[in-house]
Amino acid sequence: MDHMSSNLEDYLEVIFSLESVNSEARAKDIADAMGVQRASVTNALQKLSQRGLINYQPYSSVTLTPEGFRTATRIVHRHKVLYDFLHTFLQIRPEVAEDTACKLEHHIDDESLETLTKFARFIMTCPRTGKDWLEAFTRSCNERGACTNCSECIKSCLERLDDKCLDSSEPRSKTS
Amino acid sequence: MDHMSSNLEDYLEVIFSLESVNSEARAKDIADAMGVQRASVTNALQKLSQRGLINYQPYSSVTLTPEGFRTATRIVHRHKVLYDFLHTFLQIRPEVAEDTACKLEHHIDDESLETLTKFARFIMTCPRTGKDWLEAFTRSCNERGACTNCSECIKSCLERLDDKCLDSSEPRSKTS
DNA sequence: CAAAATTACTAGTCGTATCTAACAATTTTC
DNA sequence: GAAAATTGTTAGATACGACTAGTAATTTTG
Repeated sequence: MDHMSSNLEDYLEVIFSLESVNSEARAKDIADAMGVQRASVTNALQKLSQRGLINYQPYSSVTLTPEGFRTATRIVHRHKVLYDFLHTFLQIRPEVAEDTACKLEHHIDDESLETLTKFARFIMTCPRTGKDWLEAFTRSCNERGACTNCSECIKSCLERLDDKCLDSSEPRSKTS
Repeated sequence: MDHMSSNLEDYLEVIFSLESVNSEARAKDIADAMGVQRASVTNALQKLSQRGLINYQPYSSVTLTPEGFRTATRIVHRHKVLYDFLHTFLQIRPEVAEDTACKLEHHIDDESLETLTKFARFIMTCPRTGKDWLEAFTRSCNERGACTNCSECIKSCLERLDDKCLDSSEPRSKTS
C-alpha cells in the first residue's frame, strides 16, 4: 500500500507542473498532459487522494498536500538530475533526454542519483576536466573530431589553472 | 503486440543466464531466480513462446530461439553498460548497482546507452582523465579526501602522457 | 435562466502480472 | 515398479492502469 507506482509518480509530477505553470491543475489538463482519457485521471486522482498526496474534490481543481508536494519535489529533482546528465554531458537531444529522464526517474536509487550529481559537479569543477574537456568528448563522438594534441591540451589546462590562481590569490603580474 | 514488457525482458534475461551458467533453463529455476511462483513462470513462458523468443514444450527445459537470443543479448548488454557505469564510475556498491541496472536497463534509449558507453571509454582513455582522475572523484565523494594540489596533479598527468608517448614511439623489440 | 457545451465521474472491459489452490506429469526413492 | 517427492499446468482471484460508453455536474452562451 505504501509503494508508489511509476504511474502515480507521473501524475504527481504533472500536477506539480500544472500547479506551478498554470497555478491550478484541472483534471482535463492533467489528461491532456499525460495523453490519457479523463476517466483514467479520475481513477489516479482518487488513488493519490487516498494516499493523502493531493486535495481532491470532484469538479474542483487539484492541489498538492504538503506531503504530496515533498514527494513531487523529490521526483522533479530526480528528473532534473537525469535530464541534465543526459543533455549536458551526453549531449542527448532535448526531446530524447526528456523522454528518457522521465522513465529512468522512477527507477534510479537515491545513492546513484546523489553520486551522479556529485559526478557531474566534479567534472565541471575539476581543473583537469570542465567545459572544454566535455567539448572534446562531444567532438570525439562526432567522428570527425578526435583529439590530436593531448600534450598541448593538458598544458593549456594548466595555464587556465594558473590564471585562475592568479586571479583569485596573489596579484602577480601576468606573464605567459 | 510487438512491444516487450519489462517483465518479459527480465524473464528472457534470466533464461539467458541460466542457459549459459546451468546449460539449461528449467521453469523451477526461473521461478527461483525471479522470486516468483511457478504458475507465473508458466504464464510468462507461454507469452515468450507466442512471440517466438523461446522454444517451449511443457515439462522440458526452455531454450532461446535465435531471435530470443538476439533480444536477450541486447538486454544483457544494456545491463552491463549500466552496471559498469554505476559500479566503476560512480562507485556504487555492487548489489545496489546490480539492482538499479536491472531496473534502468528496460527504460534507457539506445542513443543514451551508446553515448554512455563512449563517455565511459573517453574518461578512461583521455589523458586528462583516466584511472587516477576517477580516484580523485571517489576521494572527493568521501568527504575527507578533497584534492589539494591541482597544479601538481595536472603536471603528473602530463608526465604520464610523455612517458606513454616515449613507450609507444620506440620500437618494442619484445613483441612478436 | 434554460439549452448547449464542456468537464468530470461511474461502470464495465481488457491486458499485464502476480498469487493460491488444485490437479497432472515426471522423477526419485525404496 | 509403486509410493513419494518434485516439478509443471490450469483455473480463479487480486491489483494496476488503460480504455470506451454512458451519465451527471458545471460552465458557457444566447
